[in-house]
Amino acid sequence: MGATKTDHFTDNQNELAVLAKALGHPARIAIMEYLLKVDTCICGDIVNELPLSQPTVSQHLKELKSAGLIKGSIDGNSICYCINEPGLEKIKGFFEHISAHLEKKRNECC
Amino acid sequence: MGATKTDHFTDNQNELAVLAKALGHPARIAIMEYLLKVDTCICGDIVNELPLSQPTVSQHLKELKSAGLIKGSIDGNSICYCINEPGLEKIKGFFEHISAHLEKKRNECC
DNA sequence: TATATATATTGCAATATTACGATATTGTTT
DNA sequence: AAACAATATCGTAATATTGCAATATATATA
Repeated sequence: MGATKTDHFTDNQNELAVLAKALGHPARIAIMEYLLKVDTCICGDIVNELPLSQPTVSQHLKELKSAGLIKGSIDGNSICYCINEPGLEKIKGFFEHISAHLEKKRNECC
Repeated sequence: MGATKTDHFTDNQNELAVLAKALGHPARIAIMEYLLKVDTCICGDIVNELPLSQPTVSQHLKELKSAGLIKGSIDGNSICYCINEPGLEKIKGFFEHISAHLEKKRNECC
């Protein structure tokens, strides 16, 4: 036990869970907000923006990347990170889907 | 180590992370989808919909509830669960915020 | 009141996550 | 080539999560 039983759920459910989980840490929310705040893709610099060590930040970036929420491309000595739109749109779509449904059946229960 | 350093992040970042983390498991995505699929709040029945034991489902429901994504009210012998709109709107807002920003600066980088 | 039904809590084992020091890697600059 | 800079990986300790059997709690019904 201790391992998530991904086999028992649909691919879509697992994908959404992976995306949500990737954002389930304040440092990773902070990274997304920072990538949004700066006007262009940001090269370097991310470590200095967070109250965590360089290896820890590197690990968080790796998780965001493997979840498909950001992308990074090598630029000489440093790496440029950007928000990856498809990943973001997918999870945003999930919430909009729920929200639209709730709209329709408002006041029908509770 | 091993504990998230919540102190170093803003309240907003921590709140968003809590919401996202609550959805970071396929069983909890499945619960949300099921609550949405049925036409009214659902009383009982959730355990039978999931490939997990009753204690495990109860625990997942508790996590969704404490994160503010669902609410439950006692109805005699069973409990009626519903999606909690404020929690949902908060995290949905985060994604819409990002999406709106990306729209503006499309093609400016990457 | 006794029994059944629905949900929650406890306790515990297996696994995952978080964090960071030390070190490796890769590209840049002198 | 040597020294420097930025980022990644390894190893490991502390903590959290997942899952379930066993048990508890609370309401319903016979």
